[in-house]
Amino acid sequence: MTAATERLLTPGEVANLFRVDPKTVTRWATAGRIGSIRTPGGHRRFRETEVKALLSELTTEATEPVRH
Amino acid sequence: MTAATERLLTPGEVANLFRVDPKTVTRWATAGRIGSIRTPGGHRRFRETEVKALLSELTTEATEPVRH
DNA sequence: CACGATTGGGGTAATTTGGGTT
DNA sequence: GTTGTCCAAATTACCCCAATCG
Repeated sequence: MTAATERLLTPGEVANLFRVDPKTVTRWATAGRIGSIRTPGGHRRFRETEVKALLSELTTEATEPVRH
Repeated sequence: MTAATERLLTPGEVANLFRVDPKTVTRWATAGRIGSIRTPGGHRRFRETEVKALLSELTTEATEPVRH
């Protein structure tokens, strides 16, 4: 029985990942910067893969070594 | 194409799809927000097609490109 | 300093959750 | 695990507005 779809995250969980207020995550969804899924009750859920992709997409690693 | 046996989902499976508590799914059924089928034993089952349709109806894709 | 965009706080209403019980 | 109900607490939604950032 695999009703497999995709793991979803709550607004609060996404907010913790970005270290932001849940309200801000809601704004991202409203602005179309991130896809969202509404529950029949009106709450939002976010795809984990999309969130993590967004995270790494916006991540920049250091390119220069530290000078001592 | 008439599906002789439509695939049915348990409350727990529907709950996983929406990232919600099984109790909440039951409330949706009671509130008429989602159709349900009763087994002779009194348990609920949900049409997979209806659930998936509901899922895609409530899904919004990201429209704005990510700013780098 | 001014500007636009983003963010977060406040307040209220709705939804969701989890415990305890049958 | 699921049903049904009650109830308290946490989370979220949605509004406006001030503070902050680049």
